[in-house]
Amino acid sequence: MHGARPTIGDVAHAAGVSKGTVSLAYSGKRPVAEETRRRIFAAAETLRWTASSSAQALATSRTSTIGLVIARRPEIIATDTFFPRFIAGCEAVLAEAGMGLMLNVVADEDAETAAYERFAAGRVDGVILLDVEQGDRRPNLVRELGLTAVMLSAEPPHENDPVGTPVVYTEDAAAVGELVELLIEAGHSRIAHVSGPLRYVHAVARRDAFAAAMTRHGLLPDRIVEGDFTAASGRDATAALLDGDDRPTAIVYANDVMAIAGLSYARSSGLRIPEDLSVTGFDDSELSAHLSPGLTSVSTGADVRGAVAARTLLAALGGDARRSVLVDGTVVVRRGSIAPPSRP
Amino acid sequence: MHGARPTIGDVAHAAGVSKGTVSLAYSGKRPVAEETRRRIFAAAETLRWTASSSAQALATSRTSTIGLVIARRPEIIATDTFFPRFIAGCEAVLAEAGMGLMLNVVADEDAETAAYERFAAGRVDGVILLDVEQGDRRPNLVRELGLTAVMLSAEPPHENDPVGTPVVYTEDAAAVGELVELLIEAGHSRIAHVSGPLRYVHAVARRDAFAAAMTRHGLLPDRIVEGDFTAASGRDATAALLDGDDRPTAIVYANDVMAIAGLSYARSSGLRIPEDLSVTGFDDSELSAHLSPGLTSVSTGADVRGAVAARTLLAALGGDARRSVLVDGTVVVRRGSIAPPSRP
DNA sequence: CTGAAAGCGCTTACAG
DNA sequence: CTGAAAGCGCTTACAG
Repeated sequence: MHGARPTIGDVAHAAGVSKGTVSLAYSGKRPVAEETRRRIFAAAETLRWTASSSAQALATSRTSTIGLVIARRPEIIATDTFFPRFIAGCEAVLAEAGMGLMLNVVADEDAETAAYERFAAGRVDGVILLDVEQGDRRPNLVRELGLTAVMLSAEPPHENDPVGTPVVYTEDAAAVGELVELLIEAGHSRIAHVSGPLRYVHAVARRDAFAAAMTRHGLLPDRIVEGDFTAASGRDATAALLDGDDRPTAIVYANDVMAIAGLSYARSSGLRIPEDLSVTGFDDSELSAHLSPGLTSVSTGADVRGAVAARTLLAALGGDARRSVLVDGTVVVRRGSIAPPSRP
Repeated sequence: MHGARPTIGDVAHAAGVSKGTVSLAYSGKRPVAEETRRRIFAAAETLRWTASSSAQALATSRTSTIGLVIARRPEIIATDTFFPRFIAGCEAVLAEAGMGLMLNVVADEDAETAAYERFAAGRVDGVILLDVEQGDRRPNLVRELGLTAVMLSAEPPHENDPVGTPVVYTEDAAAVGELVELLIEAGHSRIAHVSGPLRYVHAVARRDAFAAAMTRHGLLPDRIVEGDFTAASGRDATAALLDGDDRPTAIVYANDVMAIAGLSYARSSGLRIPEDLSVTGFDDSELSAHLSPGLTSVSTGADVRGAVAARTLLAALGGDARRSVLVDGTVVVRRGSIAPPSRP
């Protein structure tokens, strides 16, 4: 039954045409008589033929696949709901375009470099760069390797960003500002922030937005602690924040998991949520929506970002490279985790 | 700078040998004089040559990549921490073997079929089948397509399972039994179960194990409600369970997310955890470990399963197909979410 | 609108 | 131990 897959030659033979014509009938790169194309399609169907990707790749030097390397520790990948949603979003547009997605999760920088090198050895046409850092080395790395790339960001591109790599970005700053706004309106002034790892541009963007919003209202942004997106760090940061006697009445977390762990810790140490402590998350995970009370969070449209990133990369591969594209899906989702402070 | 990647011909020329010898020096399929191989490697290094995957794939009819299609709704993929950990585990062994991982997330059965067909068109050598269902159609589908496969399960293979597809399995039953045991020892008798979608073999395995353990202790397993692994279903199932007046004093959930949502709901309706309601999860997510109190759960070693599944598939591709392999990493992790019932 | 042929960059019998 | 050549299954100028 399996074994000997049919080749384009078999189809050509069965349809009584040349291999070139079969190819053309499928690619549509040049007209084929209607009657001929029907015969070809019929033959292909009965033989159950589909073109071999490797042969196509070799002939066209296009692999029809794009690559994604994820360079976070496994606990974090598992904990952060961003990746799977982002990937699902990518897939939706890739599948439609007949493209594949090659994934690589790596533990350190050497493995990361190796991954891009493998990608460049004819495995993928382009890559999406996630978790961009200040002065990130990857745009240059992948350019040298001859890979087309797009990168994700949480803010518009700077002038000194490497040119040539389109940036797909959200504007997280406005949403974080709105969160702080909401808290201040409710009567809070001692508001803390638990950030993500500050080597990431997106974590810095959110922290800076937090600080800016506080300052704008004459408040000192002096309660900031750096987390790493894990539940463990959320709990520890919360413990540290709640330890002093001038403790915050509200905490803005850089993701939902840290917020949930923090909220749970606060509760177990006797605080009521939201009466004694208001909290907000970021990323709007499914769990947050179904907690009681629900967690006020920021929906960043991870799947939409995946879709836009994929579309932008496909466009770049097609020669249509734009400088940057804004994904306009960042919106604050209000739920029950904010209340006026009990002891303002 | 980029453009014209060097070919094996360039290396051969630079090293003063034939292309065949370069190939052999790298594959080691036949001896090459030490001095010759040194020249070849040196030439390859200065030219920065690595073999083109597409050319290799065409010549050997091996793609050196394996495929994974995930057929769950995006919210569930995002919510369940199993997938990312499983994938990370796969990657660790694949990277070492120089293999790639091609991912596909699909929305319905047609898209799933299409995904396997694309895979079979020379994109991957083999696939790992997840979320196996009763009488699953995929083992036959992929066999017809000529793909080597392994499938994951939560119990040993049955006699009437399709032969030829190696099964990589855990024994979830024992762990679920132990959970029920723990609860009974603590004094519970009104114990409920919130299962996963019962079309999955693993969900049925866990539910049956729950029922068996209850029966073993002379208790009626009559409080079972089917969830779908989302937080929403965990909350709803919990609400239904807690609604009656003969409500359970303990709930065994089929995953952590449902447990966390359920626990949150119970708390908000006035119950103390664990005093008024004991709960257990499944899968041991990072969040569960850092909640307060921590959630008693079952660690199933998702990453280890990924690694074993990948290794088993590589072996099968190498012609070494075994019937089944047990992954022996399922262990109950006790945390603070179990206590004696307050009103036994 | 269609065919014959070269070429993509490897691997692998076949000779020596 | 090494070389020359065929072949993997496509695509794409080049002719007609």
